[in-house]
Amino acid sequence: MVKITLPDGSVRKFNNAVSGLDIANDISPRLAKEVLSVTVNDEIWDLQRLIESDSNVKLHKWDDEEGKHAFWHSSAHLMAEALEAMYPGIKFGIGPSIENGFYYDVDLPEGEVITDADFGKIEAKMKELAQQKNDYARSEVAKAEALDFYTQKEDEYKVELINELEDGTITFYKHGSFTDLCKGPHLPNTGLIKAIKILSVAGAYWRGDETRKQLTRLYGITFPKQKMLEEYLILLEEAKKRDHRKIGKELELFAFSQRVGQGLPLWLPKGAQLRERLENFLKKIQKRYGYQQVIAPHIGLKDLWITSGHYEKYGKDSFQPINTPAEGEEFLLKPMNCPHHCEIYKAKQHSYKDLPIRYAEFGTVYRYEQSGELHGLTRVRGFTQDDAHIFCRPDQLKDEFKKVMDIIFIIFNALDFKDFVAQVSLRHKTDHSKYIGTEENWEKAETAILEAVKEKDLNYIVEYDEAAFYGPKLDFMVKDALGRQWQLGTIQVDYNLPERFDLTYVGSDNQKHRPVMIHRAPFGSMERFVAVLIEHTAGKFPLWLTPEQAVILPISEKYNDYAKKVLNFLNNYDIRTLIDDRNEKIGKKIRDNELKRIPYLLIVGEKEFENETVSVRIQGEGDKGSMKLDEFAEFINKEVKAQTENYKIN
RNA sequence: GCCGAUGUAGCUCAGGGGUAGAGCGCUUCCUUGGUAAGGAAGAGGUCACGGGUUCAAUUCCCGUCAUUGGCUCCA
Repeated sequence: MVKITLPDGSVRKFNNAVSGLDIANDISPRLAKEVLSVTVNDEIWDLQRLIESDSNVKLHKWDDEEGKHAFWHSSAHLMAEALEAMYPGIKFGIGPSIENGFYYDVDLPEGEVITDADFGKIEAKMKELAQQKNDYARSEVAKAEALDFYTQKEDEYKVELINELEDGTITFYKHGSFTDLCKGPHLPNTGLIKAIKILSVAGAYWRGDETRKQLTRLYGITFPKQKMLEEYLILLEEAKKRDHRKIGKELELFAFSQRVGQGLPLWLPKGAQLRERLENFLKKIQKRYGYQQVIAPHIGLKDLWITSGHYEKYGKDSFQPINTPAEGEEFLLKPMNCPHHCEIYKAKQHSYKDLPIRYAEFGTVYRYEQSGELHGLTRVRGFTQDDAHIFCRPDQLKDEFKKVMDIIFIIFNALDFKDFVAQVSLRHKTDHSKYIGTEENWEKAETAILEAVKEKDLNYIVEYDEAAFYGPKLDFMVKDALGRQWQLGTIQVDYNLPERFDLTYVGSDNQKHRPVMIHRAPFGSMERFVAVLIEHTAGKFPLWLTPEQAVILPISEKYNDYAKKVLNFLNNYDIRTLIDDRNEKIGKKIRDNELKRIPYLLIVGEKEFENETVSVRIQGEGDKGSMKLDEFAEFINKEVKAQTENYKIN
């Protein structure tokens, strides 16, 4: 007798051992058709594996992560089978399921290359094999046996993996002619895989280690229905339309030039306006929060970064020193603003009563990112951080940290960024060799961050080995159109730079004390933030950010006075206007290219002039009708200012 | 940096061993009072750059640069 307890608490009793599939069949035949994998006592199993003792069981369909996982993982095996048939002698690394689909890392036989031209053939082979409806058969094997199998196949990758496994825990899965080392779970048979698409091919280092052999990684995705694949591909196409590189070009926000150099963005007039509006928004908030603007040069003596410790860590991978006519004099383009701000702090003596001191600067920095890493505006070599450094007493740290979090929330709220991940980045759990500073200070810094996020009731994840080399941090990550995650806002606690720069303040005991430093950038960088903002809004920015929101169209000279009145009115609302003044010909239609993209349009014409109204139209939403100016004011307040109203800065 | 792909007019792209094409945009003129207007004419390209093969290269081959999908990295 086997007692199966389902998630809703209901219990089903069976006389003999049952499989997940049996249970599904027992519930309903339709469920049995849709079920893909099963969780048995917190372990995910194959559907056909027999459950011998009383268990808690949850069945997974396509809609569950666990169901998709089994589906895609099985698809990876199917792809491997196809590849083995097409490229005899191929060796296999690992082939997991991922968020959208799966991949397999393979070592192709000498001289073989897979390019996108081969995808069709691979898909066809996979389909052919899928249609054979081969069962995925699980078998437990002894370690020696497993090693023997792969030694014979001369697959050193699997041998390496098996060597790290414990005897008695090793399982093989076989379907058709293909056998793979795998802990499962898998689908009952390959026939469930109906729609197949190979997405891309890439190089990937074995075990993510740059010093080891680069394997060929083949990405693919599969579905139980052809229609689902079609929908997914349409979704991908839609996402590409929101790509900031495409929209940035179309809206004339930014550009790159080969002559200027890789990864060095040029902000076009409209992009500069957008950025300026974001900067002003933050400046207002910072002013309210007691920040002071400072300005520092773009270069500094090499010694500055030797002092900070950055030179030792990044020197050889940075833009190389700038020489001067003076013998031995070397400057570096600044890769960060902190050392300059430390020197600003040192420019005068500070009392404990003065702290915290908050220096803010939109500081442009230059980092020689690897060429293969550059990506639109999200990863560049010259970018502007909305940087600030807070120098405070140890007892002020947590409070200051929380205030910075508030600023980030104001921004995210104002821009409707709801879908972010807050990540606390700490040191590696055991290996602290790459971090500078004392154990005690790290301890204090990490504790302060963890306490702050708890007190703020923030939903966060903790990642180890992700801290900056000088301190732990709290990062805010947001996804782009294609689901890639980017770090935007960051808050970092630092006990090290104050030591290295010998920063002090005079305490109430008339002794010198060491301040604590917080590095923070709510946007992260203007470049990356604008990129993500574009993808979130698909280029339809909130009106208060839009470079040109309104157009007044005076139809002829004699109507201009009313147009002027409207213009003055708009100025009060800080709405930028673009005026179509080509009114020399009556009835000339607007054919300015600009108009296509202006999200917000006001029209003042004969009818409006006589009625003292404006016609309002919102791109994509259509006519809002004619309204009086006071109605319009109400409209603006509702539609335009709503987003910022709660965060009004005085 | 590594593995793959791509580079043709301002933009989106087609073409292809015999020195180039479309749509949109741009310029001029005509027509048109209303949200991506219609007509006519015109300008605009060392086919990314350098080398090789060839009678002949924008096309084939190699290299460089840039872009791009990943990997690694990310102060």
